[in-house]
Amino acid sequence: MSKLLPVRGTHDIIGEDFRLQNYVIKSALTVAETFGYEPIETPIFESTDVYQRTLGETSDIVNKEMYTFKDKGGDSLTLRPEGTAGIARAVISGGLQDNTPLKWYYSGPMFRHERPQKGRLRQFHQFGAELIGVADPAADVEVISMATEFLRNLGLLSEVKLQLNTLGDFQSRKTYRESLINYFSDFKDNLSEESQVRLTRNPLRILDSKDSNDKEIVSGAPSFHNFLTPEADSFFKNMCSGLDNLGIEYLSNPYLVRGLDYYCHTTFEFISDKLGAQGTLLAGGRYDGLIPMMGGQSIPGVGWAAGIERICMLTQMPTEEPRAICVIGLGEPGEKEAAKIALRLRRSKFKVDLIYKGGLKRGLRRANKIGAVAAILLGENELTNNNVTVRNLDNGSQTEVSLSELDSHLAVYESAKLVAE
RNA sequence: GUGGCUGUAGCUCAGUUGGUUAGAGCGCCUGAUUGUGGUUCAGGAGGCCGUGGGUUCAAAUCCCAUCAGCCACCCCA
Repeated sequence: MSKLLPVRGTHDIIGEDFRLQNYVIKSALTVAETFGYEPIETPIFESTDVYQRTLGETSDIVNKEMYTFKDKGGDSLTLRPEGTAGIARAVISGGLQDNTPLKWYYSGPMFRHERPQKGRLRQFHQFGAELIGVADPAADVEVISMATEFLRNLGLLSEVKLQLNTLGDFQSRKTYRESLINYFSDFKDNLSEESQVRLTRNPLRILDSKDSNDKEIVSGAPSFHNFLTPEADSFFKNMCSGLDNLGIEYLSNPYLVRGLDYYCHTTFEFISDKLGAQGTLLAGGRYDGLIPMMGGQSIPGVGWAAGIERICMLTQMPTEEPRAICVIGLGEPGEKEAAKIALRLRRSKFKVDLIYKGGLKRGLRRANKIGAVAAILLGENELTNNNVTVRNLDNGSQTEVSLSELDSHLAVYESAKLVAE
């Protein structure tokens, strides 16, 4: 029982788990590159107000989930809880507002002080894409198309459903909000405790309540559809027909509400039912108000973020790791020679595990344990003859070959080579 | 922040209505093999029973607190 544990909600990612995570991230950025997007990395912490002002005073992220601290200069800083706000800040900081459209992708850790559960950590990883400066629904379509290709390449498209909604423009949302408050106020005493709080804070939230009684009340609530301005309505219709044009399947869910204040018009989530309560793998939407809210010019944007850990839970690695060749030297002269041979094989892209000390038995045991294909043995006998012994660990056969013939002899172990990138 | 379940060896877990030296499997180490792994056999190490308090002649077992893990609510990727 070790007393030294990782901080709550964080964990170490080791070996195969880490490879899988790298694989998922790599396939995401490959897709993003094929869409012509550029990589960007913003700092892991920002001034607190970057998040405070933009994510919404009523959002849980701002209210209770931010890792905020004062640095030695007394400035209030916050570990980033999401990626979009930092990127909007970068647009303004870099004076990039005249360079639109900006097409960016990013990946890295995010931090939220939440109670951990399945699919939810305090430090987790996201990959995201943003398309900034295009007001046309074609931008929404492109970004959703990229997300679809990403999930398709991982073999997850059949595992998820794309849900879609519109939050309309500012005007639509304002009138709808008022009518919701009106409607729900009549049922106030029947609503769940949580929804009563939502009624004053964020009435749209009541729409996706999980409470069964709430759901019944919600079913009679006014539909957002009737409150959309003609502009917002046609924006949504255009976007849907853009998705149809690309053969992207989706489900319209009028109760899909995003948590962050900066969203407008399109919102979407790719949801799996195999991950317990936290089934959203990837989610995003349009945030036309964000950059002006931060004091920049009025530039629209649309994007999404994917939860790497959640996606990893559903993803299989398509290829197996190459099996190593173990190089075992006996005695000091043998070890020196072994180090040289290991380097030589590594330069030929073999995956090589060099064994230190401990004799032949221990060396072979280690070779077996790591699942090596072969072992190369170097003792006194081999050294005096300028040879090495190559032992096949699957069938136990071994032959002594001269150093000059080693490469051709190892040709049968091609599978131990790492594939060039 | 709220609730439910769970904390016993490195790992997965047994442990009877409270009763003497707390067990198994896997893993680890040593030997059978002084230069041959994976199989087999023989032996060995490893536990403040999450932590602190309480009840009792006696606590891994009952009670309280606390910490941690998991799952759910909330919320979100």
